[in-house]
Amino acid sequence: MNLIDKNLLLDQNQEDRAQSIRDSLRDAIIDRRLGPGSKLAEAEVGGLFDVSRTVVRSALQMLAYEGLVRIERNRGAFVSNPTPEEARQVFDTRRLIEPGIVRAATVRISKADIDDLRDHLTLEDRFMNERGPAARRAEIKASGDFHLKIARHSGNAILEKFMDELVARSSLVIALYGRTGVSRCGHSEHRDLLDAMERGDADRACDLMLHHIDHIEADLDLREVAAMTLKDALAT
Amino acid sequence: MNLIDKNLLLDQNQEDRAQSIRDSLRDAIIDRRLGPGSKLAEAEVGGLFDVSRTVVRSALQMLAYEGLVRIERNRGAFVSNPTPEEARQVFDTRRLIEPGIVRAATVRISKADIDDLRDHLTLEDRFMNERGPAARRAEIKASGDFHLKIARHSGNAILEKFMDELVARSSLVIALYGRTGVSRCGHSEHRDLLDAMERGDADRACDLMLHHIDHIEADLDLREVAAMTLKDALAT
DNA sequence: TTGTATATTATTGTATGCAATATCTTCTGC
DNA sequence: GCAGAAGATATTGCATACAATAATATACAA
Repeated sequence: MNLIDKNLLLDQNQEDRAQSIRDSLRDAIIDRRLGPGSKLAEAEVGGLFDVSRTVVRSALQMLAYEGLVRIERNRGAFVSNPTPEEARQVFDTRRLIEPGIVRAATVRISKADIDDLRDHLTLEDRFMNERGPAARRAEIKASGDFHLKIARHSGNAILEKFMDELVARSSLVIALYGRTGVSRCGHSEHRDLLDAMERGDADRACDLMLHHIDHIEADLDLREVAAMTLKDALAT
Repeated sequence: MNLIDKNLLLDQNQEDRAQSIRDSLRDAIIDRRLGPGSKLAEAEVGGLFDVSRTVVRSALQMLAYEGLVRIERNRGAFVSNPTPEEARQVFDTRRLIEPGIVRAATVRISKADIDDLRDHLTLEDRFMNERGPAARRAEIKASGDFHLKIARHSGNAILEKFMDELVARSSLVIALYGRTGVSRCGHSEHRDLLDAMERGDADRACDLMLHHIDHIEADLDLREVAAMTLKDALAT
């Protein structure tokens, strides 16, 4: 378990260490370096980050609140293992929320922000063309970040927080049920979406977003419940 | 500060005390027994509930995560004091989410559940006809619970959690910016909404929900920013 | 060998102690 | 009388100690 970013910890000198541990763990989870079911023992994590269990506990509780970690009393914290049903709920919720976010962002976004998003797209392209698992992880991360950046332009901090949670849960779900890792059409869809936003065509942008979410979900295999629970049992 | 529900604490024997403290505090906040800006000192709360600061801290962190409490480093936890802008974001988000919830609930809800909601409406009526601040508090609480019950029938646990947070934040906002306390037309609107759901008329139910949210927000006075920050400064 | 009971170990839940920070009080100089 | 500084007090942040619970290993009997 080599998931520490000591720089990051020393950087923000003394400013809420629990939060930075939460961020590191979160990255590790959505990057799949920590797979679903992994145990997160307080002492072990504390040792890695060189803090007491108190602060680790705080970080784990945050992750539990956003659904990335499941805490069982007297047993400890584990990376969540969402069921297919929970997976569907994640995407149902995204279908409900993201069109509204895109609509708000389309109205408010500036030219400079559009350019920033275009830069992000080229980054996604780069990862897409690279080989290897590290590139795959980076690709998934960047894909999620695209959605988060749009949410950040919605001008609504609550929606932004909700999207943080939904994107993180999505990554977990994709890690579990993804077929190809990440949908190949995803990036062109991002580009089309951004084009529509730049034109100020909110209706079109909403439509594209809905289809995009459909495509992500369609790339999952949410059937075999039984096989999954078995795998779960063995994975512990 | 007499907000303890010892029964409730003893009831659930040993099963996560932090959570039950969070619930008690949350009720106290949305009931306005703890007004915006109130300080929640760890030692004081711990004394009231007869637990150590450790577990109080955990409860406060949960409340901070759902936005009911603001934690300032080395200063402590305070009941949130949402700005008018944040208030608008709460209702914008509800307008985005609740129609989807109502639509899902309309499809899934059973006759028995409809009856349960009707019982809830008579409860709301009773509080509405009573006098005094206690009845007012109960009225606001019951009004929020109506929305939560509908969310519980959406079949989507994530949306349910989001609504928990949004309803709690709404109560806080109404406490701060409400004119008449609770909108007088609210209850007939609840009834109309439920009627539409019973008929299976999802479109109509969504429409009613949107207007209902508009009415709640219209009953607020979200203008005077300056006056509010002054009051805030004095309230400390 | 397998199943059960018991003892051992490991891990979490909670309380408490100490250091760091903020807040309040008092005092001094103007 | 008031502003500002210095000290006293209170409160939080974090680490640690101990108790409670679960997990594991061992021993024994069928």
